[in-house]
Amino acid sequence: MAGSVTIDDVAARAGVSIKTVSRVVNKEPNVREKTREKVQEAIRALNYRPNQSARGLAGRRSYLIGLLYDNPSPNYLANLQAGVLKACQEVNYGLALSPVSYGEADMVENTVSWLRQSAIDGVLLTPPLSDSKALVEAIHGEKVPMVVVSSVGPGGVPAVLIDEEKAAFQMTEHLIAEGHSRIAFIKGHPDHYASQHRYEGYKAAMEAAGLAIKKELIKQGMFDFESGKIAADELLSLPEPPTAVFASNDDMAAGVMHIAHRRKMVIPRDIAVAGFDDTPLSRQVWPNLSTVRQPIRDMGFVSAELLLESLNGDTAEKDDAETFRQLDFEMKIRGSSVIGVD
Amino acid sequence: MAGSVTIDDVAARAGVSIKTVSRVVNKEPNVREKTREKVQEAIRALNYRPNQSARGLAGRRSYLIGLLYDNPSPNYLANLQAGVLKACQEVNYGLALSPVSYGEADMVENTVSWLRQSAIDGVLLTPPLSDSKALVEAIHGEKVPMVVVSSVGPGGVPAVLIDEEKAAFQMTEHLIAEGHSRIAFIKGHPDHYASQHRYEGYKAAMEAAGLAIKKELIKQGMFDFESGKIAADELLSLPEPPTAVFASNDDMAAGVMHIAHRRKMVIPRDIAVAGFDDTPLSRQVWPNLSTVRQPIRDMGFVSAELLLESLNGDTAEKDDAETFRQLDFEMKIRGSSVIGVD
DNA sequence: GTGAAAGCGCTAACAC
DNA sequence: GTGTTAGCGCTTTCAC
Repeated sequence: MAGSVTIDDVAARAGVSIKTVSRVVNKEPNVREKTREKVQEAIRALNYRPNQSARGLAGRRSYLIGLLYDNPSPNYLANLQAGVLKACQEVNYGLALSPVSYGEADMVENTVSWLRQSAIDGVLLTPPLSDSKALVEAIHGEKVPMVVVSSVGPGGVPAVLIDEEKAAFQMTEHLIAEGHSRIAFIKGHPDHYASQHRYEGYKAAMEAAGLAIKKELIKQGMFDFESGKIAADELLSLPEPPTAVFASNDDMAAGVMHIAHRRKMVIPRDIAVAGFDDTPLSRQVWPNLSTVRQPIRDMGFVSAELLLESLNGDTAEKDDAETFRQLDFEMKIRGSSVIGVD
Repeated sequence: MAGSVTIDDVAARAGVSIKTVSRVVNKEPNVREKTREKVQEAIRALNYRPNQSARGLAGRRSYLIGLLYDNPSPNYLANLQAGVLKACQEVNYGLALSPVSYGEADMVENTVSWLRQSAIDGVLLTPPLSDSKALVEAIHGEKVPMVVVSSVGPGGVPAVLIDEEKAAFQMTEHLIAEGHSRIAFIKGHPDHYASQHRYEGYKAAMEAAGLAIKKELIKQGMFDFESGKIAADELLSLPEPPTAVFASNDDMAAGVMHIAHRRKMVIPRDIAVAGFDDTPLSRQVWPNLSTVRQPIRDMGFVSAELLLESLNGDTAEKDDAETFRQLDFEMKIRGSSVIGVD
């Protein structure tokens, strides 16, 4: 450990008690301005840094927030994490990662015990964990503040998300505008909030255009590449196959393109494809994939900020925390749905 | 944090002193096997987890290791991190993430101050940070133990890697065996250890087969998709273009495939392509990409294990820690280099 | 092979 | 406004 300047050294040099130093460090009230300056000068001179372990132990908090996730796409995790880290750095908090096995029998129990013992001050929940009522309620029961990302937790838990339905609506509209009417839809992992809402957006746009929603054109996927392939195989084997496929994320859309290529179909001439998320993959397949950009990194930043604020603000204001924070999405129209575009 | 199970609870239930519990938790010697089991049973029953703050305070360390990285591919980061986390969990260590801006003026200074402040017990360095002599030496100066991943740090710093050269040699051999002789090579980010060694492997295989290494067939890339596209464009515009391209990672190889598709070339008939890393992308492009599998997750696990061991072992044995740990790679031959394979 | 006692550096509660 | 006094839950030291 470092050359260990302690709070006592600072107090001695400033000629005050350690409690006063503590007050200054924690920006508490009831310190005369002049005293505060003296202490700050001593802190600077000694290059004092409070020991986090000691703070945590005495203060019964860890200065740590937790990020709970289950097997997300590497891209989602890396971006979200980058945003969260940035917010943490600003207020000297640490980030503790916790991979959770969604659906495992003792998921709730394990998570709660991890929360307790790591003394996490608050948690960020990502899908599909945020859609588990049991888990969210258990965390609530522990009185651990939380914020959910990309979904709405049950009951006024603050959430950070985009308007999934509107985004899916617009993408469907785009495909319709390109002249398609037999538009297939591949749903995402059934437990994700986003899956349901993207599907709603698709349905709404189809109805708005007076197009029928054909049951055989709706497939269940799992948000992964493989499930996109399987769905595409089924769709393209139909007696009357679709002319466009809207997959509810990029991985599945890439699976569709893979199958189309294998069948020697030309995209978008023989089949148009659209995805969701704007992952790097969407610019690495050929042709480039039309998709919806979700600002994952910003969502990480904002959700951590929200959580961190609630940790310092009075717990009293928790009730008006029916805080949905909706960030903007962006349509990315590319060559997989429009001829002649890259 | 309220109803926390403490070491006293465990000691009481197991009928031993807290010191004995501490010994078991920390895997120290001098505990009879039977006692150890009793304690472990109590730990399990109570679902006890040591309080990190208290451990840190009493033990004058943070029980935290740091992972330093600079803008890696999401896939690399997610996998490495998963492995590291697993190793940490086994010994109850925490993981602190630290994104570092490689090449920034005050990179070294910032990193050192972060190390001091967070009281990190040891660090894992990833490329290209591990190739910065200044950074490695500064960390050394702080007496913070470290392990480097996917490269060899200067001077006997323990490293975990694969035999990059041999892997590249074998892939080149494969392309030669497929009948190619005009084989282009796209080098990776010049500061990465892997780049140099993959290139060496390519050269060695070409020479071994009695093939000339044509300067115009060697391109500098940066390990990203875009640089692969640029290199491919140049290569395919050559009066006498290559019949095969070996890109030193999958992202660049995908860039090559993208350009080939755009030029209406058929892979592998008109041009064979090979990559390196076996990222998910390699199975999402069409045709599937021939590549080398690197066990990133295992590398994360092993390197963390190595670091963690060195934190507990006597610091005396540091000198014989000229520990290269070389893991196995695996050839993945797919449709991008062999006709008729998927 | 095991245990008792003494802190680690800080914050919280309450005095003054 | 400021100081005093107890711990927080663990590791360390040293005794047995």
